[in-house]
Amino acid sequence: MGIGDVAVRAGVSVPTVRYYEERGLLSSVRDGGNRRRYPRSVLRRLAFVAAAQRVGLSLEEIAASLAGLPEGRTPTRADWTRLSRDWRPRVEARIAELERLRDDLNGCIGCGCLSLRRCALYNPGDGARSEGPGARWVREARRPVP
Amino acid sequence: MGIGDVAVRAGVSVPTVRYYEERGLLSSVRDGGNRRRYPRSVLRRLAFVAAAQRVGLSLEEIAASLAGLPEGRTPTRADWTRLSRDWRPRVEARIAELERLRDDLNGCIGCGCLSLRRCALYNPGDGARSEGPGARWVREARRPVP
DNA sequence: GCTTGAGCTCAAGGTGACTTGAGCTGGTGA
DNA sequence: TCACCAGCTCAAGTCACCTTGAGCTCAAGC
Repeated sequence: MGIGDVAVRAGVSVPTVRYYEERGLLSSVRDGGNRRRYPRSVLRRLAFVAAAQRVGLSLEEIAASLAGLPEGRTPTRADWTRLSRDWRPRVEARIAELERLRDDLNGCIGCGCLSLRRCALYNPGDGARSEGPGARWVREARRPVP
Repeated sequence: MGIGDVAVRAGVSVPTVRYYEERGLLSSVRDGGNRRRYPRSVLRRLAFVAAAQRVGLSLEEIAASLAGLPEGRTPTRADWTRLSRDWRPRVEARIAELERLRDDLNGCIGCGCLSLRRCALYNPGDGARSEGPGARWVREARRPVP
């Protein structure tokens, strides 16, 4: 497929596809006129990238994850199955984290957050506050992942 | 409290506290030596900011959310209760989204993603792919409010 | 009274994830 | 043949979210 087709079908811009390739998330071969040609499997890679971003992974981590896929040949069912399986714990972890947050909020509704020391929101159980500055939830997704 | 205390206790850097104030997430009064002084309730605001970031909100949205809190007085139980309540649907939505993704991944493990057309990961049900380029999961978290 | 260190302001720098623009090329239909 | 459009490269710009640095002030401890 040409880069234009890929972009349209994956719902991203053409420069984004090039950018992803530059970042090592995708690879292509060139045709006679030096244009990029992608295998159809690039669409699944892009779907995976989009999904991974939704969970909060950085492109670098996504690239690392995708590096598990075969270089030369088109990924097989087994390749994707493995990737999906490796990946599920991260999603589960994110869900668990958010459920904790939701429960904390429920707790806040009950307690009105009058007690600084006891409030779950104020004193989250995950120790995020001690991990230094920054967009913590993203960072966390990235470490153990984001 | 002084800015240094606030930073340490909230687990962010001093410049970050100033930055947040500049962005309207926090407010302070100055003492004789022009130094910022914060009420204790700033800690809860910062906890809220951290939590909101974990759900994917931008600082601007968080500021908007926090704008619901009283200007002059220390927020009461009722103020925080209202905020928590307004906020829960967003967390729930994020959870639902991730659960959908998790189920899609489970589907992929089963199907091995052999069918491009039927694969849930490849053809997510939420229409995110048509929303244009970008960090979609974040954008989504920001749009409808989730 | 002098140093030390927390704070202040303002400007610039950095990162991640892209987008935009300029200038060039190559294949295709009229 | 010619126009045109898709692509190409490389450089720069953008946006959010901070961090770093320079140069200055103030107040508290020795």
